[in-house]
Amino acid sequence: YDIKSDLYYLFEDVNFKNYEDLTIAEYLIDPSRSKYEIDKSAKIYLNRNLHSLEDLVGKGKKTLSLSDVDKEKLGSYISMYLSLTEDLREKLLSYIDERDMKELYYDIELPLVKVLASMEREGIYVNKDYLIELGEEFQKELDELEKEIYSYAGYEFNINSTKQLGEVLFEKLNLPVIKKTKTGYSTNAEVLHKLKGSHEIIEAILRYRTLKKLTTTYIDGFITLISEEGKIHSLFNQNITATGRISSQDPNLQNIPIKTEEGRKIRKAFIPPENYSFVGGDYSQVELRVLAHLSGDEVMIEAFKEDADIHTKTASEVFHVDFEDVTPLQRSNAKAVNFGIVYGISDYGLSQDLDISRKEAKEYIDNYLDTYKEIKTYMADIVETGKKQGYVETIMHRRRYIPELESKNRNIRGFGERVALNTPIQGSAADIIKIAMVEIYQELQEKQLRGKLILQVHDELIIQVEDGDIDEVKELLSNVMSHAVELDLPLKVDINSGKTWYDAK
DNA sequence: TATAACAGGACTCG
DNA sequence: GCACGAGTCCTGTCCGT
Repeated sequence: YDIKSDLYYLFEDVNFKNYEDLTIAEYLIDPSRSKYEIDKSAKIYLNRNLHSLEDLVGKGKKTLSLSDVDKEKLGSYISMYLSLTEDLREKLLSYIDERDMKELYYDIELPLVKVLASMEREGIYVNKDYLIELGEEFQKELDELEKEIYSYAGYEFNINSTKQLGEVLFEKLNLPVIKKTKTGYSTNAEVLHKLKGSHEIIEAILRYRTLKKLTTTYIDGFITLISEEGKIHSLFNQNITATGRISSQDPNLQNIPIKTEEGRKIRKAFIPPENYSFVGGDYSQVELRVLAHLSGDEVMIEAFKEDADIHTKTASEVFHVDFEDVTPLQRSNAKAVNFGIVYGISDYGLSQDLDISRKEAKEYIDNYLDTYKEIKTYMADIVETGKKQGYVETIMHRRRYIPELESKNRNIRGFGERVALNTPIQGSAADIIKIAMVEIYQELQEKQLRGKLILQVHDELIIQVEDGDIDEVKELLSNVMSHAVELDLPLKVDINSGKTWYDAK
């Protein structure tokens, strides 16, 4: 149970070859559970009751140390625990076999435990002085914005409170209410952008929010997590997401800013040790490629084989114009539809994203599905499959149950339908990069290269490598990632390197 | 009355 | 009424000590 936390401390001293982790097995059997604890699992899979450890040691202030627990009681607890674990193992492995998940479990997920433990243990160096300096820059502007906002409002209030901000905007300043939340006025970025022209306070608030987020989450938040060695050791969770992706926490290194130049500067704080560099590889359009493969859509497969810009290509097909004549607006609309398709598109969702009418959105979608006819068929088929089986699968037989498909509530059912479409796409992409991670880890060891995998960001891997081995690692990473699996179309990988995470773009 | 736990809303990423 | 998948920060409220 949760062997990664043990490997984390031990694997330098012990050569772990055979290990098992039932939390992983349980995750594969049902990835939608919120946590995997042995007493719960005993009930679910064996219909047996194991008293939780809490019953033995109590909780809160009165928690006993194990050495103070009655020896007789402790002994019987441990023996029950062990026999139950063995029975549970047998049961879970039979499910894994029945569901054709042996390869996924033994060749991907279990080896990956060690890879993630190694990433967590290695951590990543952070340039604290740089972060502090950047923080001071942001704070200076925040102080000015704060004063500016108070002067527009006419009084001081807590800008971070949506409740108070709502009162200022919609009661004091009488700005038009665009949208409401369950509890009051909506003041999110989408709403604020629509209010931009109506009062100077709006731009100040948008700017304040951006800088506040950068400061609290990515500067102050990180500084407190830096170890004595000057590193940050994030946790990589392997049994959280419903689709098979990994997640990262404390801190989350999978959502470091990149979309604005200002935020992107945070990435300059992440650095390798001396004489080392970062080598990064990222999959280009991996989810759309997976969709092309799963649906077998020849038009889309052909587009990827030509290696044309997929959004421009889509725009030219959907709007019936020559590739060269696609306008930036057409491309950006086509891009939104491509994204939407992967999420399990709805005319409402697309209309919100593009800020167009529902009717227009529907026309875009209809044109799209006329172009990519097999995608249309695939969308209908996968929902049907989900309904019939109760679950959908990825290319490596990762499974997600979708009880929402049976709901009498239209909204819930609609959600289930989008999940049925999105999960095989997002989940198969997760399968692919996990295979690449396991292979990279093994190859770096076998070839005795001075490189270590340190980050994964869903479609991107970052390796920390001694400068002398950069070229070899680039070559290796590119090959391993592009050939992790063989689809009906090529996987494209972009490789970069640099002396900070910012530069390894 | 002070504090902890949790939900909601806002923001970040792929 | 909402796009799919996550995590963190802040506020405001609820609840037990």
